[in-house]
Amino acid sequence: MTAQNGAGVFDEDCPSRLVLNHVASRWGTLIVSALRQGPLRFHALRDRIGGISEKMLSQTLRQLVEDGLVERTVEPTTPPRVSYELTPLGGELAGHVQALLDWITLRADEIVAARSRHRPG
Amino acid sequence: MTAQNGAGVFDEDCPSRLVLNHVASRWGTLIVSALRQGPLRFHALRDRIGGISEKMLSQTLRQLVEDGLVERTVEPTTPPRVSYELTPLGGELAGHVQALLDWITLRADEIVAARSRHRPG
DNA sequence: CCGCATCCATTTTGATACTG
DNA sequence: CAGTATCAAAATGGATGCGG
Repeated sequence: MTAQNGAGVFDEDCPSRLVLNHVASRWGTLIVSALRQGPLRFHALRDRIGGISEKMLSQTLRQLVEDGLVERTVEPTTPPRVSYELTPLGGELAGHVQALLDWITLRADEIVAARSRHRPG
Repeated sequence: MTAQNGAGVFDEDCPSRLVLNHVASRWGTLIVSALRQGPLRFHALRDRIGGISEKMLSQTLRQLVEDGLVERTVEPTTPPRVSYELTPLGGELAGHVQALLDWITLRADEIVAARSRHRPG
């Protein structure tokens, strides 16, 4: 059964809603997807995700870490190397996120064509 | 192949990024999911999606309509009935979105437990 | 009443500089 | 390098107004 009742994410106060807001946020999906192939360091992530600010990267990562979807690792070198990696739970999530992103990538042209039909010009 | 190069959604200027920002927005996933079972009128949608404002519902719906993912139908009665429905393209998308939402609903408790481990208290 | 558009207060996001 | 502090810009929500 596919969560079609009033509960779950449709309920403003349900905890799942919090998770949704972290994951299906402007940057959440991109970060999760970027980490699919393995750990990445802070600046590597920033460079991979076009347009993200350091502030939002930092903030979104912190949320994902709190949610147990991403793990933060610090190697005590100088300068310290901090890398981020999906947890097993995050890995599950990443599969679904990637499917969504792949579909969007696949259909982007078609959708853009639809846009030009709905917008004047 | 699963879109792992620098192109697509990771490129700030790629059209797919626009679509992602509409779909993976705070309300986009919920609207798409809510419409999965059939057409809904404006207020029905608002009531279904806890916490959404009429303004954001209206705005997000307009984006999804522009993207060709949702169709807007006006019955010329008094008062007019305006209903929203997924297009075939939107239906494809909804499948992926629903998978994501279902996973989040399923794992919400586990994730909340993880949060309490990462946050003081 | 229904489906929005508009105005304004609050929240979120972004650019840039700065620190350990 | 890996962030945080700060301030400006943009997104958001609530209230309200309005034509049908």
